[in-house]
Formats: sequence, structure tokens, C-alpha cells
Amino acid sequence: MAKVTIQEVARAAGVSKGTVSRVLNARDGVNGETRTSVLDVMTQLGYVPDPGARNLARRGKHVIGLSLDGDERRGNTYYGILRDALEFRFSSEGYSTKIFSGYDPAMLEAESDGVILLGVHLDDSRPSQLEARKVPFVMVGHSLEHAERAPWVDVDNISGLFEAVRHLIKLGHKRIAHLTGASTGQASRQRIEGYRKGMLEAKLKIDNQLVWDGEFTEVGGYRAVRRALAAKLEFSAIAAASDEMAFGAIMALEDEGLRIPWDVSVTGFDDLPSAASFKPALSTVRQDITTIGIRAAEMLLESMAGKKVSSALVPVKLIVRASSGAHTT
Amino acid sequence: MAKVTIQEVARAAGVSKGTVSRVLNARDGVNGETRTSVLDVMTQLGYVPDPGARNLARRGKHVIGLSLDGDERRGNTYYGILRDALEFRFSSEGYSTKIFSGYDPAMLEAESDGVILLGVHLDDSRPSQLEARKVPFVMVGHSLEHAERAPWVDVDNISGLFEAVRHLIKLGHKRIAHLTGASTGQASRQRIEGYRKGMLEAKLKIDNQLVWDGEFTEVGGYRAVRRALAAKLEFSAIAAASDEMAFGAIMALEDEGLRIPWDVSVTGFDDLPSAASFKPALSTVRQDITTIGIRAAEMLLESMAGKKVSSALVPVKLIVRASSGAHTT
DNA sequence: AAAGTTTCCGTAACCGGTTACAAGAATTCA
DNA sequence: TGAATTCTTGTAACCGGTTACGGAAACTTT
Repeated sequence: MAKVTIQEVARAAGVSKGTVSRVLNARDGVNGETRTSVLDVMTQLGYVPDPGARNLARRGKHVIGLSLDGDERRGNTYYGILRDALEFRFSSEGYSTKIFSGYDPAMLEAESDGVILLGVHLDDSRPSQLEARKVPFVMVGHSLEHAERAPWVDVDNISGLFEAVRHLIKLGHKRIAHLTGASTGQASRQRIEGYRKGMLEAKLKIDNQLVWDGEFTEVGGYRAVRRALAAKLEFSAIAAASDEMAFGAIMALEDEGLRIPWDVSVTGFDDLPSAASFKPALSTVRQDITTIGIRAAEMLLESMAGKKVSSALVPVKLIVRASSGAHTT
Repeated sequence: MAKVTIQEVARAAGVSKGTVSRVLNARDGVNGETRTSVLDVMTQLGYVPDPGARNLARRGKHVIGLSLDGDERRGNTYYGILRDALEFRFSSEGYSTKIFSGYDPAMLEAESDGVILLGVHLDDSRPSQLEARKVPFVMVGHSLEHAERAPWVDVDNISGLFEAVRHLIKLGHKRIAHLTGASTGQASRQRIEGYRKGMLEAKLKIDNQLVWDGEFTEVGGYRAVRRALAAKLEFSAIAAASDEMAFGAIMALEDEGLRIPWDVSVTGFDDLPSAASFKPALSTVRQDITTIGIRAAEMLLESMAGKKVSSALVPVKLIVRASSGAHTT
């Protein structure tokens, strides 16, 4: 299929290029009927505007920056999916994306029209720097410190772990451990809070010995569980703050001859593609990373257009699979 | 700094746009003096051609596809760095990159001008499919099966492990174990071959019990070492086929009370950013992923220009740090 | 020295969009 | 009903490059 241009759409719809462009950019001053007919022709022909030509005509930089913190260890897969989603959304709008690692001043120097901030932490200087330069930005993930200053989009961490724990409790578990990530991250804190909330609701005792640091990695989860087993701690379920830690935990349990879910139930958080194919299939809290990315992109787009946008907390969903089961004495 | 256009360069150099463009694209029919003077002005003004405008004028799609195999587990960090490098090189040439997961037929349907193939395995159908459609492509990594059919760029896996083993032998080690990755991959096979070659050269016995599968992951390395320790296998050094497996191996050794490098020496492969900051700093075989990416991009660019390109084996370098030391009885 | 070649470079059209401007049609107002 | 507005749309210039074409100048050839 040869590429279809705005000219062809115009001819097919019996209007001029200008009108098609106006429809395309949702500008007003176009008759309702004309608009819908043009829209029809566009979908029928499968028209997709050429980003290059658009940028050229719009005479802007049309670059948006992705700013990561240095912490690449955490959630590689998560980051990859998010990045794909952002790129997808932005490219369809004629923007290209550029990666900046850590805090790169070049980012500010008129290098990008807007910025997506990943992994903002407590004493992060990026939000205030961007604010000072009046560069529009939105954060993925949020912390109380920065929550009021700029729009963010984040998953509902608290509810996520709350639901997971509630699920385990409903299965009869009482001694439920929590595998947490690095203590600096906001996500970890919120997930611990969700865990606490879940235990509290059922009036179960919160034993700090059952909160283990798994460093947000598979091997971290593995080691934490090994240590717990070596210390002869008692527990019948583990609610992990990430799928990767849950994978590690399960491997460690199985290596010690325990069977999942008969001896120990395990839940994760993320619902990575591998969660469903893992053996046993992992019960987990699904966060739709793609949705988060697209949401963030759209918020930034609006913010760059001068609109005021408000932050978004995207809901999570508990996915029950094979790794969690009833508590058998 | 306001953006400088081809017009301004032309005016400053006292020639026309056309001439500047000819210089830019290294076309002939331009006087030597004129050429150098234009070149001077360009660097002086810091002129960078607008990719969007170029693509528009060159009337091509100017998209190149990145085709991954499904195996996302292997080397997340590796993949991320490679991708950045490819993107960097292509974008400076006015190409945008698009990700295709697994074998996506859309890739062929005039979606991209060229393709980079990642993780080609033995019975991979992608090379022949692309060949049939006459889509230019280059492979990152190589296997004997496909090596002759299309250009590839790969790191010198054999020499890499050979050097690592030789290094360990020089330190006095005789019982050297090898942590390998998934057996389907070509890289694993070549690295095993390098290991064998190193042992053979020193006339050391190759004990198959000392070749462990670490699945190319940290946790895989951890478990493999644990199993080896539990089986009371004897060894004083481990040459791993990836940094991540080496990290896992070191953690497992330390968890059992062994000290690196005094009790066991460990080497990795990749030299990821984290290798230097790991404790102890990891001795490893450096493969410059960025160089590989840039090389691959340039080869594809040439191939798309119709030139015949030949494959490239990029050299590796042994980096000695703290994790390997002399064998102490 | 006239004619034929080459070499070098300016001109202008074009790529696929956006947008200021103007003009015709429809509507509102007196 | 004629004038003043408001809608709607076509026209043409422009974004920053590339490239076919043609002409002037310099070089060869007879």
C-alpha cells in the first residue's frame, strides 16, 4: 500500500488540503458535516500524517526528553515497556523521544519541549530545576514531597498490596510476609503501607521480622527467602512488592523442597508478561504499564499545550493464578 | 542559539542552497575550494541538518525496524544499551526506529527500510523471510547457519572467554568452572568453546561437572553455584559467560561464607556499568555494546545504500579488577 | 578561432504538511 | 431589502531540505 498523503485525502473528500489539515488538528471553523466526511475518508484510506512533515511545518523542536534516575537495576522490564508506550504515543503525535540519564543540564537548554521524569526520589532536584526553567514535565510515580508541584501519574500502590493481602487472608493465611524493595523509593513505602493496612483490617499482628528487603530484584527475593528459612521464621504466605522478587522467592522455596501453593502461597506485583507463563503461574497485582505510559504522554502533551492537568492514580487489579491457594495447616 | 538552517549556511558561504546540499551529501560536481569553504562555514555555525526535512525531501519511509526474539529475560541491560546506541546512530541520519517483537509480518510489509535482527537463533525463520522480501538487514550476534547469508556484527565470544580462562590460569587456578547461559544461544556455545580452548591450551582437564547452566540471569548464577557447593564440587575459580551470572555467583559464594577473591576467583563477561561498582569490583571481559550498536547501524545504512558489506567481529578486552586473584592453596 | 565538452553552480519545483489571508456564502441586524 | 457579521473554505506561502534542469565559464578539440 503506497503511502497516502493529505492531498489524496483532500481529493477523495472533495475539499482542499487546508480543510483536511484543519480537521486533523481539530481546529474550529469547520462545518460539522464536512468534518465527519473528511474523518470518514481518512479512516477509510488509513491515512496517517507524516510526522516529519508536520514538525517541519509546525516549526518546533518536537522532542520530548525521558529523564531516568541512575538506578537501572530496578525493574528493567518495567522500564522497557513504559518506554515503548511513551514512544508509541509521542511518535503518533509527531514527537520523537530522547533519553537523558540522570540529571543532564542539556535537557534544559532548549533541547526538549517537555520532559517525562522517571523514578523521582525524595531529594531529587529535577522537579525544581525544571520548574525554574518553565519546562513542562510530568512525573511517573510520585512522592508526597513533589506531589503538589507538578502533575504525576502513578499506580495505586496502596490498594494493590492491600488487595493482595486481603486475598491471602481470605484463603486462610495469618502469617503473611512482605517482600519489599529499596527503602528509598516511594513505591516501596506505599506498598508496605498497603500491606500494613491489609493486616490491620483483619486484626492480624504485624511482625517486623516478616518484612524482608528483596531489593526489587529476583536474586534479592531469592536471598531474602533463604535467610528467612535459615532463621526458621514461620509464615505461610508471601506478598511481594514486585513480580521479580516473587519469582526469586518461589525459586528459593522450591529449592528447599517447599511446594507452591501447598506449602506457601506467593503473590507478586506488576503482572509482567512472564508472570502468566511462570511455573507456577503467578498470582499478582496487575498494573497496566502501557496505560500508565500513554496516560503520562497525554498529560504532558496537554501540559505543553498550556492546559492545567491534574495528576492521575491509575487503578490496579488482582489477578489470581496458581501461586496462591488455601492455607492448609 | 537559534536553529541554523541551510539557507543561512548558504548565505554565509556565498553560495546557493543547492550547493550546500550537494556538499552535505558528498555528491560530486562541486569544486574542491567551494566544498571546503562551505564545510568551514558549516562547522563554524554548528549547522545540523533537520532530519524531518531531509526525510521529507528524500521521500522515503525512513524507519528502521528492531526485531527482537521473544526472549526478554536475557540481558536486559545489554539490550537497553544496544538499543540506545542504535537509536543514536540512526536518528542522526534521519531515521526513526521502531520495535517489533518476535516475528511480525508487518515488519515486511513496507513498514521499514531496513531491519536490525537481535538474538537470531538456530531455527530462526526471520533471515530467510527478510531475504525473500529483499529487505536489507543486519544481525547482531551470529550463528554458523546464517553467517553466510547476511552481514552480522558480533563480539569475539571465543577470544573473550579464552582470555578470561587464560588469566585465571596465570593466577594459578586449575579447577576452573564455567557458568554458561541458555544452550540454544550461539553466544553461549562460542563462550563455552573459548573456555574449552583456554583449558586445553594449558593441558587442564575439562570436567563437565564444572560447566553449570546459569540461564544468563543473576538468580540463575546464584542457584547454579549453590547447587555446586551443595554437591561439594571442587573449584577455585569461576569464569562466567555474563556479568549478571557472575554477580549471582559471587552472592551465593559470599552467602556461604567464602571470600572473593581469596577463596574463589570470579570473572564475568560484558562489563556492564555495574561491574565496576559491584563489591568486589568484577574482573570481566569488556564488550563495547555501544560500539556494536553503532557498527550495526552503519552497516545497515550502507547495505540500504546498495553497497555490499561484510560482517564484523568486534574485539574484546579483559578488564582485571578485584574479583580475581592468585590461587592460594 | 569556432565549435564541442566538461565542470560547477544557481534556479525552481517538490516532499507533506500548517496557517495567514481573502473571498464567497449564509446569517443576523436595521 | 440592503448592509454588516459570521462561517466556512480555498489559495498560496512557507518550513528546511533534495534534485532535475539548464546555463555560464573554463577547457578541449579541430
